[in-house]
Amino acid sequence: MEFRFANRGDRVATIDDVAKRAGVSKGTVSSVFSKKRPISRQVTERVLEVAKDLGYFPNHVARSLAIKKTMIAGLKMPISKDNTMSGFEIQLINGVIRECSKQGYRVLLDPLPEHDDPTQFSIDPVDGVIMLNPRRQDPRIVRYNQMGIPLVLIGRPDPEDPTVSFVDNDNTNLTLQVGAHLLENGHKSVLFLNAAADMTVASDRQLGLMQAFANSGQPADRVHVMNFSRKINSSATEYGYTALMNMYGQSAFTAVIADTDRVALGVLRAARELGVDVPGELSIIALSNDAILAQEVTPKLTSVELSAERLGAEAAQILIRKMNDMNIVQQSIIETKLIIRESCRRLS
Amino acid sequence: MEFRFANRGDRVATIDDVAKRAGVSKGTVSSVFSKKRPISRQVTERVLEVAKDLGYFPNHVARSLAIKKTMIAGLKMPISKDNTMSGFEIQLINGVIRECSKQGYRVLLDPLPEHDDPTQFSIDPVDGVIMLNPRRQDPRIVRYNQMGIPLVLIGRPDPEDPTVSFVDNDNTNLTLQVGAHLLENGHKSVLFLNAAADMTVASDRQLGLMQAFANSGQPADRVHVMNFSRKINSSATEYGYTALMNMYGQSAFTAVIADTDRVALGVLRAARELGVDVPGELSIIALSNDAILAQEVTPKLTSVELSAERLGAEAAQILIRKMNDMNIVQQSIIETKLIIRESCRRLS
DNA sequence: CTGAAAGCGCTTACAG
DNA sequence: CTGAAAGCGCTTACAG
Repeated sequence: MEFRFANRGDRVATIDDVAKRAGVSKGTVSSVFSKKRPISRQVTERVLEVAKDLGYFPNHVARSLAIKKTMIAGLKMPISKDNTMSGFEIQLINGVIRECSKQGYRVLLDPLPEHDDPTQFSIDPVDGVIMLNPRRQDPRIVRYNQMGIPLVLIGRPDPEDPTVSFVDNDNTNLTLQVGAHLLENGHKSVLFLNAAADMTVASDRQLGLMQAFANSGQPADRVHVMNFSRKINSSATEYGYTALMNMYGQSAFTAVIADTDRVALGVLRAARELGVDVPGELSIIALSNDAILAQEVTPKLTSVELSAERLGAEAAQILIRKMNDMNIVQQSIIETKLIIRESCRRLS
Repeated sequence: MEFRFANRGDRVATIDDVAKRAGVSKGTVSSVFSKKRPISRQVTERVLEVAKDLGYFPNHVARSLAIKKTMIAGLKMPISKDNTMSGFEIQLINGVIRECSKQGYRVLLDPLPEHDDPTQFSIDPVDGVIMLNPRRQDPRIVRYNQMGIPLVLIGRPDPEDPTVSFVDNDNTNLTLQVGAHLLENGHKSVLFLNAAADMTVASDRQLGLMQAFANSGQPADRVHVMNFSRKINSSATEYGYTALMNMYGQSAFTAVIADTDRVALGVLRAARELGVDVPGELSIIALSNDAILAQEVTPKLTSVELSAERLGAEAAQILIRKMNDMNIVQQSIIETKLIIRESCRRLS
């Protein structure tokens, strides 16, 4: 009688209900679903039929507790209030999801802010986690270690630590090359619209660019660096727009390096309004996160491909390996590539 | 002795370890962390200290099993092989995440394909689910019902069902208005680059557009409809590009309705290559999913704002309500708005 | 304010 | 091929 209501939502059927109704043990029902041990044809059919009748589906949580595995990978990613996931983040997530689902893992997004109260420390039901934008001396790294949860960073740990796994671009080398390219093309002064100052990528990239100028004997003050600010700038495009509006004519740069394609879009708009021809009078190079976008604007953007998707996929692969063997440590650098299109031209 | 190794990853500390070491019961430790019943200051401190020593963190899975709640909302979203999450999907996810995390819920992405084998039906450890792009007669709807899991659709159920909750744009009305706008501006023939044919939005939108033409007494063959095809088209932009390349000159349309901004980008590029002036010779209206992008291209796109983020947020709100009271049913329509910019002009 | 014990819904040696 | 029972790590009436 009780069963009659099981699929009306009053009470969800459990393995016990199925076992009793089918006249077998719970272990047998379990085996029918998990296929971990062979069950006779007849019993299998009876169990499946009863299960269907009762609307029974195995409880994932109970199963996870028993086998001590959730088959879920956590993606720790702060969500900005201003709603904008960057193209970079999106591609990255895409890479993570693709790789995880290939291996049967689901992905849990946890954007919840970190809490200091230890009794509030958010523990996710995951077998491992991928963490974006680790902070300096990030306390979470040791915490995950204590919890026995495999961890892979996207972005390098600061300070360096040979025991933590991560994937990253070679950000210093990236801007070193961009800088070299600009210098080779006669640009001796550049405006760098960099990422937010508290990100490790921002300092790495600034370093590389300065290096390039130093290498070619240029004075350091030829590089004008600005940083995105969540407080001041309402969006990436607005950042690019405002920056060029304020700086053009103030400093004598002939090229702009934009942190993302969207920043570059803002720069382009400002240039249009100022009547500045790109790339005739001003060159632009974007540190790209959106390959399609870069090719569809006019002029097409010369940009650096960061391969966000590969970063995500690689992080997921390492994590999956690590979930099978906690002792694995792997640190990967994903190549970047400068793609010449139309927005950057030799200074004549 | 055993404890000495607890934070070395050999074995993770449990509530039992803490209870024994602190000389209290498990119930007490539980209460210290959950704060569900008052525990004396001294005991609380001792427990917390021992917990810290042992590197103890409550096990989320065990807790979920006991309280029969995971505080996780599932987002059922097929991931396309070609890696492209559309701007629409991204904003939608953003809305879902924002609203869920406000209420302390995490979000589980489940892009795993549906399996027919009942023993393989993927059950997620979630308290409720938001499902994108429900199919016709979607069997999952009754399945979630059987499992006693609250469900909210994004997109309308087909056939209509007053017992299922969903949020959607009014897609028919949307294209009705776009059509009316074009007709008012003298466009008597239009190329509609619609979404994939198997999506309910595609049929709804086609309906609305035909309606608009019918209302103004135009023959139906003035509307040329194409559908995106995952097999043929490699990307949204490529779809727009190829479509215009193939159709321009073949049929006598003076306006294009593009399914997304990215499709519109492709159309713009094709127009450029064909030497067709937009909006001088050809008007374009995008069913927008990326407000920023629409404003940054040249000419700025006249587009329909779909408010993907609001769709996501609204779905999440309904789901959260529903998780507290299974009996709640709510069906919401999110307004769309035609935003006039530069890419569509009156035919002279 | 605290403890002992049953219960959440599974899995898995062990035994046959 | 199948069953009985212990165990996964929590929570929560119930009793004091």
